[in-house]
Amino acid sequence: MKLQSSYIKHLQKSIMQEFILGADAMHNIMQVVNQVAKYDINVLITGESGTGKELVSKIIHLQSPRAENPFVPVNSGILSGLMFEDKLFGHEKGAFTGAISQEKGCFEMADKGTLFLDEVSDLPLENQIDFLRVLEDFCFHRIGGNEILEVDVRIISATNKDLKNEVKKGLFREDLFYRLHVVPIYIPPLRDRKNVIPKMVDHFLDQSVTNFKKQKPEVKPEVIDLFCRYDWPGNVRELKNLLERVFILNDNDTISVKHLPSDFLWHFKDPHRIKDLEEIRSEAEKKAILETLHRVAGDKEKTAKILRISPRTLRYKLQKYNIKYERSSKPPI
Amino acid sequence: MKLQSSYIKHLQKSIMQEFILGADAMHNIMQVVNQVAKYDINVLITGESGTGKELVSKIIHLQSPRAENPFVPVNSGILSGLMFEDKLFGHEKGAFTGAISQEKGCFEMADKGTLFLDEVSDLPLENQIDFLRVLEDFCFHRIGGNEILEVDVRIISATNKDLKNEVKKGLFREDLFYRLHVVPIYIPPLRDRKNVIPKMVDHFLDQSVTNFKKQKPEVKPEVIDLFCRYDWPGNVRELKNLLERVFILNDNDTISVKHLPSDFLWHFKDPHRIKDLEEIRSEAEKKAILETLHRVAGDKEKTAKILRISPRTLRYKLQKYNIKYERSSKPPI
DNA sequence: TAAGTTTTGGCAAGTTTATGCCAAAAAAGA
DNA sequence: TCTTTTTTGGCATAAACTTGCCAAAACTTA
Repeated sequence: MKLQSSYIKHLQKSIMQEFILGADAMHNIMQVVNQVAKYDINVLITGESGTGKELVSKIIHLQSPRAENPFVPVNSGILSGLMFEDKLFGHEKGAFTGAISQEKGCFEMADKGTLFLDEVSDLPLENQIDFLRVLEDFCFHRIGGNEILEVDVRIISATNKDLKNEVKKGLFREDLFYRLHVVPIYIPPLRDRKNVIPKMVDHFLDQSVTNFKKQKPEVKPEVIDLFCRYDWPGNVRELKNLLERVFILNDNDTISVKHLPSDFLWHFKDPHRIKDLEEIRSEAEKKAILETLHRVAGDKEKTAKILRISPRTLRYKLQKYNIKYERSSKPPI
Repeated sequence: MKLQSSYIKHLQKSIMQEFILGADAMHNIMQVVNQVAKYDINVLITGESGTGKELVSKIIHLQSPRAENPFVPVNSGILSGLMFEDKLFGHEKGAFTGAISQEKGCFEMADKGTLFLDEVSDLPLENQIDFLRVLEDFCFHRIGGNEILEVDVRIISATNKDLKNEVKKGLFREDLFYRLHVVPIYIPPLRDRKNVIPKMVDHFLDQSVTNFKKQKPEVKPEVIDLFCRYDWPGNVRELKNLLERVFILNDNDTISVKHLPSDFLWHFKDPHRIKDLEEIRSEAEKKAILETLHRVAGDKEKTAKILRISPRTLRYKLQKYNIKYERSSKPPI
């Protein structure tokens, strides 16, 4: 269960290399990380999907005294009820149908190490209580067991939501929030750190060269321009996936704009065409009307209600925009 | 090389089932397809990425007298120069370094069948000439060969661009265009056929149930609502991928909005909030005004000119939307 | 088929928008 | 600082929009 020192060093180097790409924007994050790693305090990482939350938690773990002990990730977003309990605490043989032998939960597996709880905001309230109880003294028993187990675990949790807001909305327990939110780390989305995109492109292409045994293509500046204009809802992960995709599918020694997938290029639809205000307004209205009509299977009364216009106005606009729509899911002509 | 009749029937049924989902909007496409299948004429399919162009070409093939013979797809978008030639015509042993044995090209493989040329608009001009020459009499020889080969092949080509426009821009040969564009079929993007989204969701979930051996979840209406509001740049393929992803990652017996990936939800900044028409219009106008002001560094005269409204109107709207903007690239307050 | 219900489109009137005009205020230039 | 130029906002008016009303048309039900 103890990891070799040289392997840990190698892991640290590899992970740091990827993360260090955002050095400028991430500089103070790295400082917090370095400080926080030394002490056994809980960390809450906030950031959009794909920003590298698990990566940060691994860095913290690998730089802590617990580095040689287990790092155990749990995605709480896909577990609920008994499944969550089972995952965390394990069970004894015969505890429930299917429990054919004793099984350790994550707490036990992470003993002396780090437990990484991803998507913690999605934890149902009942399970939050289970979790909170353990956080108080780190004592628990397996499902169907009597033996009290005590573990020594550092908790790093992560969320893509504003947890404070979830507390305000009553979706997350405030007491649990304060247990987890000892040190907060916020990872900004890629759209707020576009300066690192060239470096990341380079890095991920280098990775692809190693993984797929192909020559590294040169990336045209116009491609980087496009990348800098895009909002990257999927963050670093999306950039990485796109580059892999392009890398694999493209046999040229150059990546230019035309090599990018059309569903990516679609986001930059006809950038050179300027629309006047009337057109922009009409299109927005037309689109809103059509989408609402689709949603309510052509019911004009409902459409008008949703859009908060009178039925007579709707009829007027349907005529204005020459929208013909029949009831019962028929398409507009 | 000849396919069994029962296998073809099975293939037809399976493919038609998926395609028939858009029956209402696709009805006249199906009529064209049925007619065109009988005759050996070339077809040009136009549609965005992910709309099912290859699917349509397969349907045509499977409904044609060539059904039992090969259907050979080529993605011309990723080939150029000699590679394209080699792919199409094959080569003789020793034709070039690496040609260690004779190899048939796609024309030969598709003999008596159908050659499907995807992304034909991306074919470099030199390769267009090669291709055009063969289309004239379907005679060619392999690279490094003397033997004249004659094949009987039906050509179905596909593009996600307006090919006529590419001709106009000089990027595509007009003579080749007319060879390919005997019967045009246009497949509309999913955003123009949103009425079929509920049916498609159902269909793809059924598929996932079969593929992954999991129980079929119920989809909440709000999810369908969201799907109907999204523009689907990746078309049907994107919807399919998203549903698979949700299906695999989600263990609940229900798919609600919170189970959708955050990079998808990102497109709906406030998904539960329905906007009325006035709000939609205002936002569209405001956005357009601000973006134009940004572009011309705050010059109101230019902004008005670009948006084709009077300067007085612009002033009126700036006040209406409470936009304060100073000249010289300062941001709006 | 007849009766009841819902939808449609013409009409009118009140409200909102677009925009010319121009004097006053602000900005730019000498 | 003075003069010239540009911008701003009040005002008025024509055009466009919104929407209630209601009779006719279309649809649904028994």
